[in-house]
Amino acid sequence: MPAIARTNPIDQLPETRDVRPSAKFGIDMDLDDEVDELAQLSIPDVVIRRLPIYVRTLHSLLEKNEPSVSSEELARLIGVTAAQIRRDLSYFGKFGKQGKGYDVGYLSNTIERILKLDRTWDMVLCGMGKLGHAIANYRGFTRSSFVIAGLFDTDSDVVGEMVNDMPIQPMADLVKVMRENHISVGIIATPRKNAQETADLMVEGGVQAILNYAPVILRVPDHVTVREIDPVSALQSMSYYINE
Amino acid sequence: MPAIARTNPIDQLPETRDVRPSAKFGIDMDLDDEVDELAQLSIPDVVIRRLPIYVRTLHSLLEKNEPSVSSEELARLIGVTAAQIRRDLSYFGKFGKQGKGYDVGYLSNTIERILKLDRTWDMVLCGMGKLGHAIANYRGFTRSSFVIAGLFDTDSDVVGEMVNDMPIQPMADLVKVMRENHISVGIIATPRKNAQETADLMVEGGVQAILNYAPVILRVPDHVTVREIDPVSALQSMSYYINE
DNA sequence: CCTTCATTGTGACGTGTTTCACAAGCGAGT
DNA sequence: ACTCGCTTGTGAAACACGTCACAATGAAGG
Ligand SMILES: NC(=O)c1ccc[n+]([C@@H]2O[C@H](COP(=O)([O-])OP(=O)(O)OC[C@H]3O[C@@H](n4cnc5c(N)ncnc54)[C@H](O)[C@@H]3O)[C@@H](O)[C@H]2O)c1
Ligand SMILES: NC(=O)c1ccc[n+]([C@@H]2O[C@H](COP(=O)([O-])OP(=O)(O)OC[C@H]3O[C@@H](n4cnc5c(N)ncnc54)[C@H](O)[C@@H]3O)[C@@H](O)[C@H]2O)c1
Repeated sequence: MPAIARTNPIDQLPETRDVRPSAKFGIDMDLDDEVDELAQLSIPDVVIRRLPIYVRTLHSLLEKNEPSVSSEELARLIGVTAAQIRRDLSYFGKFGKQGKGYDVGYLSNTIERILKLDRTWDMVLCGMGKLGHAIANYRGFTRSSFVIAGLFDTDSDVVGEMVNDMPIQPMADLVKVMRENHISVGIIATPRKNAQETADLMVEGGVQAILNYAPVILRVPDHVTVREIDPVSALQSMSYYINE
Repeated sequence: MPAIARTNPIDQLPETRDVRPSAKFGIDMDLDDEVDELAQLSIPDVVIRRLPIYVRTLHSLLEKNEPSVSSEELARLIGVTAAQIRRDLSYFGKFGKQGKGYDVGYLSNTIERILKLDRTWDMVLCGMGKLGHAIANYRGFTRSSFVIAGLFDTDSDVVGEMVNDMPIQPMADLVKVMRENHISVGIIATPRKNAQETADLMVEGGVQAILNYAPVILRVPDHVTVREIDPVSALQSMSYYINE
C-alpha cells in the first residue's frame, strides 16, 4: 500500500491517494529563517500535481508576451479558483505583487525550479512493442525536461533494432545501464503481466519515478513515485456520468 | 470553470477538481425504499474514479477462480485501506456478507452496472496523426465496453485512408455522424491548438464524455465530463519528489 | 507625499474524504 | 440451537483540502 502513495492508479482513477506525509518543502529557504531548516512543511500532492498545469499556462502567456498575470486571470485560464492558485503558491513563498499580479516569466521559472524542471532528466523505457515505439518517437517529452536515454525489451527479435536513433537493449542490461548513468526515471510499456517484474528491476537500478502505462497497480518502495496512464479507467469512470 | 468538474486536467495533474455536486445516485433503488426516490445521494467523483480499479482487480480474481474476497484482501491487492473500499461500496448499497466477504462475480457485475459498463459505448476519434493511428489500432478499448466507431481528421491527405478497417472521415461530417449514431463519447488526439474547436464540435454532436490527449484545458458545458491523458504533466509532477 | 486602486497572502472557516472502531450478522463447527 | 470467529456496514472523529474575506501592500497618478 505504500506503493500507492502519489500514484495515479487509484488516482488517475481513484484519484488522490497520498499515504505518506506528502511532500517535503524543498525549495531553497529564504535567508531570513535560519532556525527552521528542519521545520520542513509537507506540501499536499494535489498541489504538486497542479503545478505543471500552471507552468504550461504561464508558457502560453509568455508566448503572447503578457508581462504579468493576476491570480484571477490565471484561474480563469486554467479553470480553478483564484484563491486556490494563491493558496497553492503560498506553500512555496511569495511571488506576486499586490495590485499587479505575478510576473509571468519569473513565476514560470520559479515553479519550474520547484518542480526541478530546470534541468534534464534521463529516462529508460521498457517494453518496445507498439506503445513503446510510439513513446520513443514522441517529441513531446524532450520539450519538457525529460529525455529517453535507453530502450529495453526482453524479446531478442527486437533487441538491436534502432528506434529514433537508439538501439533497443536487452533487459538484462537495464540495471547496469541505470546505475552507470544515474537514471532515476523509468517508463513501463510492457504487457500487464510483466509490469511488476519490470518495476522491480527499475527499483534495483535506482529508479525514483515511474510512469506506468500497464494496467496494474505496481508495488514499489516508499521512495518511488508512480503515476499511471490509464485511458481505459478514465473512460470507464466517465461512463458513470453519461445519461441514457 | 464548470468545464473543470470531474476533469483530469487539474486532476490528472492538479487532480481533484469537482465543482458540481458530484454525481447523482444512479443505481436502481432497492425496492424497500419507495419514499426516497428523489432523495438522491451525491457520490464523490473520487469514489467513481476508483471503481474501474476495483473492477479490474475483481476480474483478475475471477481469472484465478476465487469465489469470494474480503475488503481486507481486495484492499491489499489494490493498495488502499479496507475501510475505504467498504465505504466506497456503501455509497451504492450492501454487497457483502459478514464473515465471508464479497462474491467476486457478483460484486464485479454490480460495479460494472453502476458504471454502466454492461453495454457498449461507441466513440469518435478526432485527429488521425501518429497518436490517432496508435489509438485506433489499440486493442485494449474493445475489451472494456468502448468501441471506436468513427475516425475523423481535417487533413484531406489522410481522409479516406483505411485504419483498422475504418475509413478516416472529414471533420465536416463529425456532428452529423455523432447525432445519427447517438455517439456520446469522443477522443481528442488533435494538435493542442485545435483541441478546443474539436471539443466544441463534439459538444454540438452531443458528446457527454471526452478523453483528451491534447495538453490543454478544455472548456465544455457542465453536462460533459472530460478526463485528460497527460504523461508530460505526470512526469513533471513526479520530478518534484526525486532526490538529487 | 498622499490617495486610490488592484491584487496579494493568509487566518478562519467550511466542505469533502479518509480512517477508526465497533455493533450486527453470517456461517461453520459442535 | 448455541458459540465463535470473521468480516461487513457505518456513525463519529480525524484529517485534508478548498474557499471566503479582508488587512496589508505595491504601483500609479496627482
Ligand atoms: N496506457 C495506454 O495509453 C496504453 C496504450 C496502449 C497500450 N497500453 C499498455 O501498454 C502495454 C504494452 O502495449 P503494446 O500494445 O505495446 O503491447 P505489445 O505486445 O505490442 O508490446 C509489449 C512489448 O513488451 C515486451 N516485453 C515483454 N515482457 C517484457 C519484460 N519483462 N521486460 C521488457 N519488455 C518486455 C515485449 O517483447 C513487447 O515488445 C500493455 O500493458 C498495454 O495494456 C497502454
Ligand atoms: N497524451 C499523450 O499520451 C500524447 C502522446 C502523443 C501525443 N499527444 C498529443 O496528441 C496530439 C496529437 O499528437 P500527434 O503526434 O498524433 O500529432 P500529429 O501532428 O501527428 O497529428 C495530428 C493530427 O490531427 C489532425 N488535425 C489537425 N487539426 C484538426 C482538427 N481541427 N480536427 C481534426 N483533426 C485535426 C492533423 O491533420 C493530424 O493528422 C498532440 O496534441 C500531442 O501533444 C499526446
